[in-house]
Amino acid sequence: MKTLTIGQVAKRAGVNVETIRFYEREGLIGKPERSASGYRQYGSEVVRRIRFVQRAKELGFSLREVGELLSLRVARGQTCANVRARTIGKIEDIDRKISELERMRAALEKLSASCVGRGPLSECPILDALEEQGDDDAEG
Amino acid sequence: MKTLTIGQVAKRAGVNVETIRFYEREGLIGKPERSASGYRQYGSEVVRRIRFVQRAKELGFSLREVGELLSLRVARGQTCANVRARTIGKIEDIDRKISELERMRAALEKLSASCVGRGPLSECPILDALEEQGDDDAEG
DNA sequence: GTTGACTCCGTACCGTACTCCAGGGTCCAT
DNA sequence: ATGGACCCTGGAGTACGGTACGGAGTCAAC
Repeated sequence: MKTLTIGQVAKRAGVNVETIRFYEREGLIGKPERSASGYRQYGSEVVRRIRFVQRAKELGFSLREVGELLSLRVARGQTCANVRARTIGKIEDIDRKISELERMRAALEKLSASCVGRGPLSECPILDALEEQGDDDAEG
Repeated sequence: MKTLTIGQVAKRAGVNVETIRFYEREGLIGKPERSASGYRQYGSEVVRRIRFVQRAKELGFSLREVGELLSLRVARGQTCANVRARTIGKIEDIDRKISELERMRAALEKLSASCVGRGPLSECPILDALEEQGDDDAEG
């Protein structure tokens, strides 16, 4: 099967060549086979993997967390139950993120609706909607 | 009305005092009134504002973007239409994030369901679900 | 067989977002 | 009036996630 050079992978994944080497050092992608002359030889899955890393990053996961997500996969000496438990934990993290984004979205929606597109500002009253995320403070 | 010291704000918002000063320098929170001796005097709104910054960060917004979100508020010399347009842009950003999180969630859900909690791994087949996020590559 | 685009490695540097420190002043309870 | 917990400023240091660079080897085409 045909392999890709690091430059081809970089182009397809939309990242810098250096980023790929960096991810390799960080263990986010595996060490690829090497050609006789030492060139890295990638299969095309790595492109998806790198894109996944990029997307997850934009969703507020650190590279460490991305690594954890990616490790919810084959791993010798890991029980399925274990993987399942960790997976469920991650689902909960994701649900939290989703619901915060939905609150933010609702606040912006309200802002945009109330402020129907004309007149100078300061009459747009929903400005604090963004901060109205309904948590109360812990008294010190 | 009663004001808060920087330390009290930090405690309530769950951040470091230095972080508050940093956010002030970066323009994410306004410069507060000062006491005769130069102490910062905060109203309690700033606590929510700081918490908002923290939440938004965890959702993958940079401080710059958080600043943009927070500036979808009163601003002299800004039309409502302008604010509205920017708000709609932000809503689209949020929608993208939500749908990516939902895809991720679905993949994990599938993983956790297929792998019903027993046996060693490698029989869990959904491992690549995480990477199956259905985009195709741009040929170079 | 030379050119130019690519690859290798290691190390140094960068921007972001804090975090800590020194050296000093303030507040207030005792 | 003194101690300890707070506050001030300015600047240095840290962790993370890359990015750039130098010096060398490789590959394909001409």
